[in-house]
Amino acid sequence: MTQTTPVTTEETEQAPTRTDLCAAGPRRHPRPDGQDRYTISEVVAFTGLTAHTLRWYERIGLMAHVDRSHTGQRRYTNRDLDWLDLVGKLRLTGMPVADMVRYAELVRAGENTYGERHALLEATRRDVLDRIAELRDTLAVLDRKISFYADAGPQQPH
Amino acid sequence: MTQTTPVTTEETEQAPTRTDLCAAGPRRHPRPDGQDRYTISEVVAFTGLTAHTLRWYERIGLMAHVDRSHTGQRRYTNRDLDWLDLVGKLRLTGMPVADMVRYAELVRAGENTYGERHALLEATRRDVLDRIAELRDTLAVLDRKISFYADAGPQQPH
DNA sequence: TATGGCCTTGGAGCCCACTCCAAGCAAGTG
DNA sequence: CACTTGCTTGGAGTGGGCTCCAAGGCCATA
Repeated sequence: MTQTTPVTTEETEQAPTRTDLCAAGPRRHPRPDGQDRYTISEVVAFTGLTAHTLRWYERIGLMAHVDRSHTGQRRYTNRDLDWLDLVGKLRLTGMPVADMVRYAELVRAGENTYGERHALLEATRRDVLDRIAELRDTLAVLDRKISFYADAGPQQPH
Repeated sequence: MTQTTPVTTEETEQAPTRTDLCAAGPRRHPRPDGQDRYTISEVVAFTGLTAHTLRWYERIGLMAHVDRSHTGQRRYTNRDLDWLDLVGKLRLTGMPVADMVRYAELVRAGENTYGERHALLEATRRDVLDRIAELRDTLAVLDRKISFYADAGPQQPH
């Protein structure tokens, strides 16, 4: 427990109070900007990912290099948390990790990749719509079978 | 192509015209009951699965043993096609193959497993509902980001 | 001073769902 | 007859996404 709140005891250089308008949603950060230097175990607690996975994400380039403390330990920021949030959502869509890495590279590459990023998100959006339609279809089949089992079990072949 | 239509030239014993009321849906079979002895490559064409996968499904017990011709080749029935249809749907839900095998075993075990099958389908139904909700959530995030990229690209941090 | 907790790294290992391979058989065609 | 096509089998290989391991550093409390 010695390192769970090392935040204000270290080099905390009060970042330029960047208003992060990416979210625009109801999600709030555990700590305000400026105090956002989370240890890996804190991020584990917030995201539900394992420390292994977090380190692996960084290794494969799915996250930009995470800042380190003077002893070399990772210190995640609110921005990193936002990114992990997005990654979690994309993962739910079934997007392969390689594609997410591609998107991460585009983000790191800077402004001239807006078009490509937009296209990638549009494509993903279409995939999500398709998957929702598939699942609805499946739901219909499931409902049909369930009511067969409830009403007339013995006639059901499968 | 020599073996693509071996159906009526073989032992076709005109099955007892079982009305398959599992489907109750709009899906029609390629051939009527009684002429339903499809080769593996026909099933590949109908289902989009590979022959490898079809044989693998049988090996692991995800399909009951498929009937064979006198030379040992597989001959699938309309009922097998129905089952593969269901498996395809369940696969879309993300259900692990092991769970599908479990369901297949219950089906083979007979009438006294109705309760368990019903429960399994209900649980799957809940999973599907959850996944749809997750995807809707993701869709909202995606839409937000997409409109950011369209309207105010340069302010988008990710 | 030593014990324990949390962290670091590169690389190996694991599980799942296929996917492919080698060797071989049966049937039809030139 | 040789050759091709379509199928058979058990077992090995592949790719994705983690998951774990060994060896070691830092630091606080007993």
